[in-house]
Amino acid sequence: MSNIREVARLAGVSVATVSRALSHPEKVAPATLEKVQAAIAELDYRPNMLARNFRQARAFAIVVLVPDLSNSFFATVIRAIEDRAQQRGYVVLLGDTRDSRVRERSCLRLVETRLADGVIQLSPHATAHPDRDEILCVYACGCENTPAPSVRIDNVRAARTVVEHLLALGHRRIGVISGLRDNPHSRDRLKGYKQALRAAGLAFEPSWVAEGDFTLASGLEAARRLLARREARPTALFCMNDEMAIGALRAAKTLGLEVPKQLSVTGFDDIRYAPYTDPPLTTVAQPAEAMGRAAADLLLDRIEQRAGDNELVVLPFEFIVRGSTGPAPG
Amino acid sequence: MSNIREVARLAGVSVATVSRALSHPEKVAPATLEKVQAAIAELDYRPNMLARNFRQARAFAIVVLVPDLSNSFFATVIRAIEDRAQQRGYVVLLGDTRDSRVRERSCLRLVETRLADGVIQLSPHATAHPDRDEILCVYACGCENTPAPSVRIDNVRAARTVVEHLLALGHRRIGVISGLRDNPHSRDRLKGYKQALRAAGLAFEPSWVAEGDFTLASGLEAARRLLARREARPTALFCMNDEMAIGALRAAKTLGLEVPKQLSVTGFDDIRYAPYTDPPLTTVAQPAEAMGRAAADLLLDRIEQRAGDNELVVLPFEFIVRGSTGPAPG
DNA sequence: TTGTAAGCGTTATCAG
DNA sequence: CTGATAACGCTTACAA
Repeated sequence: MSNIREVARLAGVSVATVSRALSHPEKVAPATLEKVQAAIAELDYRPNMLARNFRQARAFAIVVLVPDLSNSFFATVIRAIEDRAQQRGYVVLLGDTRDSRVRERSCLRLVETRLADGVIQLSPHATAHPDRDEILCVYACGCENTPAPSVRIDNVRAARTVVEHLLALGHRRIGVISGLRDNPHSRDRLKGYKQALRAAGLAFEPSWVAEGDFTLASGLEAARRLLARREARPTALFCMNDEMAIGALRAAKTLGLEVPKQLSVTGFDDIRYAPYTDPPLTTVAQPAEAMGRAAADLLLDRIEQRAGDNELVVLPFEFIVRGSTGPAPG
Repeated sequence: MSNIREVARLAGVSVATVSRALSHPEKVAPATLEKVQAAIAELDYRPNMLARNFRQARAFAIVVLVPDLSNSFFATVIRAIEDRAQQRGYVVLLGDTRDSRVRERSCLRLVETRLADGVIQLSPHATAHPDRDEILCVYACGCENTPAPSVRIDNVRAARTVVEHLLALGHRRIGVISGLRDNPHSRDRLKGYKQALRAAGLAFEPSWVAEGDFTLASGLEAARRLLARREARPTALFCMNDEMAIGALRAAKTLGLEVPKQLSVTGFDDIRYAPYTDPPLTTVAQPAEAMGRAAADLLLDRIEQRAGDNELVVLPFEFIVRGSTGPAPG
C-alpha cells in the first residue's frame, strides 16, 4: 500500500518527478528515471488509479448497454468492444438492461455520476435517446433512424436480399417472424421484406407476420401460429434473428415438416450456432466484431475530443446460404 | 457540473451536512434534509462518484474474468453476477481473457491499482491462483480442487449420473468428448465417467476419449474422430459441454447417423439452446444464475469484511433427459 | 444536529 | 529537467 510519496522519498526526488516518470517518462532525465524505477520496484508500488481518475476527472471507463447479454450475437459485439477499449486504456462496465427502462436509466446514471465517460448502446432505441444530452452515447447496432454517432448495417437491404433469395427459389407465401413490432430493427427488416415483395409484384399479407421478441421461445411460438393454418400455409419463414429461426426450426420439426423440402427458414445475425442447426441456417452475417470495434472507436474518439467526421458507420453484411432454404414445394 | 459546495451554499448549510444528507439521511434533521434536497434538485446536482470512491479508497467495482463471453453458459452466469452486484451497489468490469494468461494478468492489475475491489473467476484455474494474495478472488464455476472461496456443482457426480443413464440404456461403448485434458472441469468429469464405468464392471478405454476445447468446432471434429472407426464404434457420446455436444450432433448428421436411434449424445450445462437442438439435448443443468449470484455474494461479503463461513458453496445440479439419448442399438 | 477542517493520492502549474 | 504546492470533490473525526 505504498504511495507516490514514499517512492519519491526512497528515490530521493519529488513526487512530481515520480508522477512524470510514470506518465511522461520522456520528460525526465534517464538517470532520474532509473532511480525512480528502482524505488518503484523496491516498494512494489502500484499507482492508485482511483486517485488518478479523480484528479483527471475521467473514469477511463465506458458502459455497454445490452438488452440481453446471453444472446450470442451481442456477446460477440461486446467482446470486440472490450478488446478495443482495453487497447486504448479503458475498462468496460457491463449494463445488462433486460430491456428494462429502469435499469437503463440506472446505467446512464453511471455516466452522470462520472463513473463512466460514455455509453455504447447495443439496442437501437431510436425513440428514447438519453435525456441528458451531455451523455456521450453511440449506437453499435443501429438502424435507419438511429441518431449518429452510430454503427450499423443496411438492415433494409439485408432483409430484401434474404427475401429475394426466397422468391428466387419460387416461394410465394413467405411468413415473417418479427421482433417486437415497435423495435426499430423489426421495422427496418419488415421494410426490406415489403420492398422485395413489391418488386416481385406480390401483395403484402399482414396475417403472415407473427410477432416475437427475438427469443428462442417466441420464435417457436410464432412459427407454430404461422404453420397452424390449413390452407395457404407459408412455404418459407423469414425470421428476424437466428434465435427465433432456431425456434422455428424446432417448431417445424415437431410439426413433422421437413426443412428445407417442405419449409424454408432463414435467420439473421449468423450467431456461432447458426452453422450447427439442422439443417444449417441460411442467414445474414452481421460483422459483429467490426461493429463492436467501430463503435468503441467512435465513442473513445469523442471522449478524447478527437471526434472524426465519420459519425455514421455503415458496414457491409454478408448473406450466407446454408441448408435451411430450398426450392418451394411443388 | 455543480459540486457539493454549491449545494451547501444554496441550501445554507455546510458541505458536511450535504454529504450526510446523501449518505446517512437519518442523521440529519428533516427540515434540513428538505432544504438540501431542494438545493440538489435546483442545481440538478449529481455526486461525483470518482471523488467518493477515491476518498473511501474503494472502487465499488468487481472484475469478472471469463474465458469466453460468447459462450452462452458463461453469459448467463455473468448476467446473474451483474444483477446481484448492482443490487449491492457495485458495478461489473468485464474481463474476457480469451484463455490468455497475459490478458488475465492485466485484469488482475485492475485490482492492484484499486480500480476494482475483487475478482470473480469463471474458469476454475486451480493451477494458477493470483500471485498476489492481497487480491480478493472467488471462483464461480469451480471444481474439486478449486481453492475456496468458490461456488461449484459436484462435477464428478454429475458426470457419473450422465454415464449411469447411458449405461442403464444398455450402452457399453461410451465415447467421451473432453475439454482440454488439463482443464480441471475435464478432469472432474472424466473422473465421474470412470467411476460409472468401474461401478458397472467395465474397463476404461483411453482411445474412446477425444480431446476438444469446449467449442462447437472442436466437438464436431472430436466426434468425427470417434465415429470414424469401423469396428467397436461408440454407441453413445458423453460430451463435456453443450457446445461440443451440438458439434457432435452435427457430426452425426453429416455421417448419416440417426440420434438417438443409432447414437446417443449428452451435453453438459443446459445452455438456452439445448432444448432446441435436434433432437433436444439430454444434459446436466448447472444452476448458472444461482452460481453467479452466490459467487457475487461471496465476493462482496469479503470485500465488505463480513465474510461468512460459507466459503465453499456446492449447488445442486439437475440431470435433464431429453431426446438425444435412447436405448443402445441392437 | 450541525459545522470546521484535515486529509485521500494524484496531476498540473509555475518557478527555479 | 526538477521541485514546491495548490487543487480535485468528497467523507469523517471532532468540536460546538
